[in-house]
Amino acid sequence: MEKRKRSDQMSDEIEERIATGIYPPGMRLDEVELAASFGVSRTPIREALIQLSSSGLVEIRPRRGAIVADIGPQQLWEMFEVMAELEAMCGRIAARRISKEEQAALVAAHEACETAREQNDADMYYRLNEQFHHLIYAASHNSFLQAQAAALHRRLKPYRRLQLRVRDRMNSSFSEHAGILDAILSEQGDLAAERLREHVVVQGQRFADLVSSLPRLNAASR
Amino acid sequence: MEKRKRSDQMSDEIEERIATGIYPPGMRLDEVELAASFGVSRTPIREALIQLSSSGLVEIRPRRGAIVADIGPQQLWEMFEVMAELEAMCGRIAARRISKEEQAALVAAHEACETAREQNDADMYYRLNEQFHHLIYAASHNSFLQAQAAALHRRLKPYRRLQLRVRDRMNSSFSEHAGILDAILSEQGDLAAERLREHVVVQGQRFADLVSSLPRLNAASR
DNA sequence: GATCCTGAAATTGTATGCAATACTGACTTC
DNA sequence: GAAGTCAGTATTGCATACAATTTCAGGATC
Repeated sequence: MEKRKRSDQMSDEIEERIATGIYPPGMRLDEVELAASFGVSRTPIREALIQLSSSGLVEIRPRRGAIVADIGPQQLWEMFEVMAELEAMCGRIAARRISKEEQAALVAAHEACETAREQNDADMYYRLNEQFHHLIYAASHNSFLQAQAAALHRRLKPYRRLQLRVRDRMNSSFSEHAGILDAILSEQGDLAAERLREHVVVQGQRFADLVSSLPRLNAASR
Repeated sequence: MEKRKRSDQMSDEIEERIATGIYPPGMRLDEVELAASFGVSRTPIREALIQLSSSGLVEIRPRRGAIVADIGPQQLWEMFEVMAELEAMCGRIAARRISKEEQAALVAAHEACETAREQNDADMYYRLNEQFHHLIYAASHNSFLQAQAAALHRRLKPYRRLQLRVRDRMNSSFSEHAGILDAILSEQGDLAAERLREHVVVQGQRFADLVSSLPRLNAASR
């Protein structure tokens, strides 16, 4: 029945809490406290923290405990720069390799986004936007690239959350999606890449600006 | 004095043994055996395996133990496709941002490669080649990109090892390096990107071919 | 001979105990 | 009053013990 191990469940749960801001960047993650709250021993918690540390969501400072990764605007921008390139790559390849079924799915996802936009439902748009992008990753037919893009996407989630409802972002995002979709469907790989890169860079710029205007939790964590 | 934890040392050591082929792809990694051979308990070994699993070098199948990742030619090619893009990105940005000091270091590394080539020292060339590429990563001045490129480079190490001495590879590699260096120094980012991409893709093609001609250890590991 | 039990042995996953290091805060010294 | 010192406490890192699951050998059945 249940095949996964507890440490993996703990990892997912902690990641979820980081992504949703329950555990905000800079927060200390106490092993005993977490263990108690999840009703398990420290071992699976430790293993989960190690996993999250490898994926970058958590920072483990030897003998000094773990904290939720708190990255500055500089590194955030660097990560978006890479994200933009990965997505551009996905788009360029996807334009060549996408199947009819995947085209249909992508169009459907885009139209679903339109619905969310019309209803001005930011949460829904957020989820559907995610789906749209993941479909492009998958359409690259490079499972490793897909995994890398998805991993970095997840890594950036705690920060995306911050500007879910920036004014008018949905509209501009949606029209950018239209351009991207068009380029992919017409097999213009380089154009799709360029538009995706721009789409992500714009987001990244916004996020980095936002974060730099925010106070950091653990300013003196060295 | 010693600030690192044992599990990190174990991780490094096991990674090294994987990279050098002491633990070949597909090999089973028994926790008690490893613990005994390193003179530690299972705990740090398990933590090390989890880390290596996150970076992809090791595959942990729940309740069924860990094995050295054994990827097929298909995924190997996918990984090189991504590696090519990451390196291209490094090169494109590096051409814009490289400092005078970094230019000098890169030229020096290239010249060192030339020496190794003249002496036909494949091992030395291998190391210096690595250094050359890492200098380009660093010159991108995007520490996250640098880390990602380095991580994937490491991930591919066990396979690079396989064709260290392919006939005449040193010469063609070296002349490709010359073209890359030239493009970077003359600030032609797109050209540098294109040449780096090609440089890596050629390698990837060779590796994938080589691996596909090799017998796999754990062909029936499902 | 192949397939299906079945139970012991082996191996992983989790909990707990102990040792080593880092943190805290009162006290001392200047 | 600020900085340094030195116990005492808290927390992490590692070892060990136990539980849960898988693996595998040896028969039984067809």
